[in-house]
Amino acid sequence: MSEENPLRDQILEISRSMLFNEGYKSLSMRKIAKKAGVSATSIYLYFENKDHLLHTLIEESVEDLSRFIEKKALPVGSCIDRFKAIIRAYAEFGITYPEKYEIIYKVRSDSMARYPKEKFRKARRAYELLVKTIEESVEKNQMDVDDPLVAAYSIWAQMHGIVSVVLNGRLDSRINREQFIDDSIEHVIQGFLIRAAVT
Amino acid sequence: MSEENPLRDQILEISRSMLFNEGYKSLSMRKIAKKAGVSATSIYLYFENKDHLLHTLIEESVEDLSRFIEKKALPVGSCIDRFKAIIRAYAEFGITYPEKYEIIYKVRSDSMARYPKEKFRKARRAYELLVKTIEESVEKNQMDVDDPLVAAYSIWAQMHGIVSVVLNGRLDSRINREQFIDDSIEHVIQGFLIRAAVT
DNA sequence: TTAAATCAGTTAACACTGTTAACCTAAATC
DNA sequence: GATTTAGGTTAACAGTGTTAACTGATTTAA
Repeated sequence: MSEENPLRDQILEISRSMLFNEGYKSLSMRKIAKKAGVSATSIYLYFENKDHLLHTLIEESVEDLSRFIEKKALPVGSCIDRFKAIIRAYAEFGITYPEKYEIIYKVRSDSMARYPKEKFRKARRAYELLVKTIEESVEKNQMDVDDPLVAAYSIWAQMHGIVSVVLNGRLDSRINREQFIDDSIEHVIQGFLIRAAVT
Repeated sequence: MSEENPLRDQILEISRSMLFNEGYKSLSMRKIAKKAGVSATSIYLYFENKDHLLHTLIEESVEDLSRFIEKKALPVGSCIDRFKAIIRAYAEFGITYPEKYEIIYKVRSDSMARYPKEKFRKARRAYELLVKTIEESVEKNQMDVDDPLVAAYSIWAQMHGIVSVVLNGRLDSRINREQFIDDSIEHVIQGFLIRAAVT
């Protein structure tokens, strides 16, 4: 991951912390440079432009998220339990490492529009784990899903919605945070399990 | 809504279209002004600053979304059908009016962090309709929900996740868009309906 | 050993950004 | 007819991303 350069790493770390603490709009190359004790243009020795710097931050966070999910879910034997573990791990990562999670979605880089999928190349591993888990569950008649690919994307989207509402502090003040997360996870899971219709 | 000023309205419209067509980052007061055939500082006669201009755009879009949902769901008699209508209307609005929907979530204004909930004051109507519908369904034993308030928020979050994945073009190329939306809506709904456990 | 090349940074400058202060001018009001 | 107000203007400030040209040290090559 690290290209073996201390200044480059320092720039990334400073950017991460400034993004989280001061927000996206006030992040400037000059401020980063000043904090690193270096001239603004030095950043361009390691990153083509501001966009690429942000993009690097995003990729690192996505990689972290993937690793986190794999660590939590890969060892789980039962496919339904693994399914639940993936979903819970996703939420747990977002809540536990908001400064990393928020970078993935909050940072708006110009290059994003140009190669939007490239961004999630590294999320592929976790995504494919979810697809495979769903396929396995469907085979065992434990899940009610037409297309595992679609289902996996849908779950990912739903979970992102849930986590981001929490992180953005948009939760109704009457609503308890933990209860919201747990309930939501439960409902997302329930939406995919096999069911016997009540008539 | 409109404060009866043609230039003010024109500024809003130009901003909206520039936001959608050229993106958030390239939106500048000077460009807006140039397109309106007026000096940059004239914008400040109608909006305190760039943030307030963006904020106004957001509020208008949120109001539109609320009206859209009410129009589609209010006339529906059966509470379960109304529940489904609200969810479907949300998605339909996002897909049909992406330039309005995206403003709600994509525009990052500095004031957002300061009064994050204020932003959704006007969404309250649609939100409370959802809460009431869920409460009614729970009373009639047609829905499996602990806390309707929490459930409503959860649904809102999940739907946002789904719509934004579609609008951002982050959908896997192998996945059909309409199928994704329909399947996702169905799974979200299923997650809240009453179920008989399969053991 | 010395000359050339590369590395790691610098300064100065350009074209842009949001925003403020001061000014102007035509219309409305007293 | 004088004065206020509405609806703009221009000039300027401080900050932005980025480029080009430069510097000085270190490494490499002859």
